[in-house]
Order: sequence, then C-alpha cells, then structure tokens
Amino acid sequence: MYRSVWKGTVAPSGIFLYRAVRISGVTAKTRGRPRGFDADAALDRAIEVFWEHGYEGASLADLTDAMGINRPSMYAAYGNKEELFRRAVARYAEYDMAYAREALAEPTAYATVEKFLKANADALTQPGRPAGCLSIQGGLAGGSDNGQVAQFLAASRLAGEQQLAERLARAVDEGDLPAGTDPADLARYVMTVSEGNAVHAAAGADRARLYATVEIALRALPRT
Amino acid sequence: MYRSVWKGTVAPSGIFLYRAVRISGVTAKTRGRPRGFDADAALDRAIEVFWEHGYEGASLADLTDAMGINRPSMYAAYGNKEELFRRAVARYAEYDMAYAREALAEPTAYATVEKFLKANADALTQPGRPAGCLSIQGGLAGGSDNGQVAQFLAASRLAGEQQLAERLARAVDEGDLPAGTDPADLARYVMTVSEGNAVHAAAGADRARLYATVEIALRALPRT
DNA sequence: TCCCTTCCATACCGAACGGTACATAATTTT
DNA sequence: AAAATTATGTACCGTTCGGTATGGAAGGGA
Repeated sequence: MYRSVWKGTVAPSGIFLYRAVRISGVTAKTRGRPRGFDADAALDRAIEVFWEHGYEGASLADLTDAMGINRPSMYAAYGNKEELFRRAVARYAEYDMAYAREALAEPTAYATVEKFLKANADALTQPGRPAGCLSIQGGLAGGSDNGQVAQFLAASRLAGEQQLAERLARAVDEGDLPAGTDPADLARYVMTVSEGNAVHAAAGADRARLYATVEIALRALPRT
Repeated sequence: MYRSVWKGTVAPSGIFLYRAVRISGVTAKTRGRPRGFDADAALDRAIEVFWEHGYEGASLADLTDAMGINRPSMYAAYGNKEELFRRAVARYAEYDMAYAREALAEPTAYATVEKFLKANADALTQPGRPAGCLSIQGGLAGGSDNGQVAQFLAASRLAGEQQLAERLARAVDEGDLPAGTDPADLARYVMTVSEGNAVHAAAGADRARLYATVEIALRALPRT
C-alpha cells in the first residue's frame, strides 16, 4: 500500500511510511538483505530510554545502545529521533496503557475510575521498569525546538481524557452518575489525579502512597 | 563572612558562595569594577527561560540572552548552569509560590486547601508568564547527567508537601479535621491535584478548567 | 551463478552544547 | 596618579549532539 510510492533513496519524512509496511509485522515479500533485528522489540527498549530520560535527555547513543542496533539501522527503520519517539509513545499507549481501555469496560462509572486510577498507580510503580509515565516524563516543556514533542504528548493525554469523558457521559445518561454531572470536568479531574500521581511516582513515591492518594481522590466522585 | 575564604580565581563550586554576599542584596564594600546588572532581576528572567524550556531545554545562549548579560558574567555571578537553576528555583519558590505560605495561614484546613489550590490554578495560568509550574516543567526525568536536577526539584516539592502536612496535622489536633485523618496522605493528595493541574496547564488548559477540577477535588476533603 | 536490492558497520559531518582564556574597561584603594 | 581588583566582551575550547556518506555483507529473484 505504501510501497509503491517510494523507491530508492527517499525524503526524510517518507522513510517512516515506506518502512512501515514491514515494521508493523506484515511480512510482505521483500528483496535484499533482511533486517537483522525485531523492530518492535527494539522499540520496546527505546520506550524505556525515553521513559527514563525524556525526549531531550535520551541521546541517540543511549537509544541505539539500548536497542542493540547502530545509528543507520535506526534511521532506516524509524526515520529520525522524533519519529522514533512518536512510535514509542504510540506503542506505549497501546500496550503499557492497555489498562485504561480495560477500565472503560467496567460496569459503573465508579468502578471505571477506581480501576483506572489503581491500575495507573500499579503501572507507575512497576518493578523493573522506569518509575512514572512516559506520557509525562517524555517531555512537558518544549518551546524552542522540541515543542512538537510536548504538543504530541499533550494531545495523546487529551485523547485518553476524552475517551474517559465519553464513558462518564454514558454513565450520566444511564443514571449511573447524577444528572447535571459534567463528564468532561470529572474526566479531567481523574486525569489530573493520574498525572499528579505520575509526578509523585517519578519522584520516588511508592505504590502504597499512590494508593492512599487514590482512596482519597475517589471520595470526590459523585454518588447517585 | 564568606569573603575571606576566597581570593582571585576560585574553584567552580566556590564562586557561588563567594559572590553570594552581593547577589543577595547586601551591599558590602566592594573593590574593582562594579557589576553592571541586577543579579536578582537577571535571575527573574532566567526563571522564565527555565520555566518555559526546562533545565535541559534552556541553553546558555537562551539564558544569557534573556538575562541581558554575557556568558562570563553569568559564570562569575552564579557559578554554572546548575547553580543558576538552583537559585532560580529557590527564588521562584520564595516569590512565585508565596501563595502557598499564605494559604497555610488560613484558619481552617478546608480554607487552606481551597486557597492553595485556587491560587495555584491562578499561578499556573498567569497571563504573560509561562503556563504551568517551574517545579515540574523544570525537569521530571533525568537519569544520565541531570539526575541531580530532577532530585532537587522533587525535594523542593516534597518540602512544600510536608509543610502542608504539618498544617493539616494541626487541624486534626484542633478538631478541625476528623480524628483518624492522616495528614500526610491528605497533603499528598492536595499536592497531587496541584501537580496534575500543572501538567494540564502546561498542555494549555485554561483557568476555568483548572478551577472546575479544584471544585471537584475539594469534595474529597473530610468534613467534621 | 549472477545481479539486484536492502541492511549493517565505520567513520564522519556541521552545529550546538556547556564552559573558559585573555585582553580590556571600570572602579576603589593607596 | 598609580596600583590593585573585579566585571565585561570576544573569541575560543573540547565534547556531544542529531544525522549521514560510503563501502561491504547478506539475502532474494532469475
């Protein structure tokens, strides 16, 4: 699908789409030497580097070392550092934040929020993984050069907030939440607690402390 | 007091203390050419650069341009980039976060938390200043080189949390909060909301939205 | 087997980074 | 007025940054 567009050396922004057909696991017929590494596995290692050091703080040397590949391989497979980051964030959202989608499937608004915040607290304090959340540690400030990155992360977080708002709106319709409850406000509050917990986790707060915060936060939810 | 220790060219870490006697506004007798700029005013400009771009994202060129001085003057006055940042954060905590100390003087725990969160929301969305909070935007991730910076900021935030916890402990003693309320947990919750609001503000949330979050957050406070 | 295509490894690029040497300007002290 | 001391301006240092040119290695198609 993407293949026919590009041939040979391509413009920087095109490389990503060009390669995407194989990166995403679709084993189309290939010519030439096959790639010597698993692009998704390498992306998982890149996720951890960005997660721990942020976008700016993660150098290409850090990244390629962790990914076990060299620089040209990274550029061929992902395009450039920013594209690598975007793909890392997308994969992080799909796998490491799967609990968020699961929470939406809970039968009540309260159960949804409770499961989301507790699973979030778990994810923020997983042993063997960086503390905190890639979506926040990745980069808050930006401005001069990497403002795009901060905006991308903000949009990514906002998308999750809106999904939660839709779930809560349904709860209001169903009478599960009191009429007059603003789902957007409530969703924003929940995400605010989640993001604050991420800041605390990055600073070293342990899981028990995050749970204690969640318990208090849940008291703010409106009950029918 | 500090002066007699150092003479002429000094070790990097010593410069800060050496100059501190005049930076802090104490006009001791000086020899040699007087400084051509106001060190505190320059620090205020540095605060905004760090606030907007973070520690890593703020280059020396950005900083000295904003401060209106050249590089050697910066090094002579503050020591190095990290010391400049620490002094910026200290000044930020003293002036830009004065509302936090004022909130502690409110007569009740509820009023303290309400004032703190609302004044915080105001500070996060001041027109003409960077959105968000230096204590968080300054740098969350760290790790390789600037791990010290992230730790310093975390310690700074924790100090505020502990002051709030002390105020809430007093409220429990006074019967203003229900017996059995854990002041540390409650203080952490309040700071969590504040930090989450900072993340939202950095992403562009306006003041009204932060206020709506605060209104919901206040519902979690225990009432006697 | 030969060719074509693609990947990998090394070595490099210009630019930007934090930090500094050095000469000169502006003061106070003697 | 001369000496001593400190700040400023310029120009530079070595390192690291993101990104790339190039040649050889490794596979598929004919």
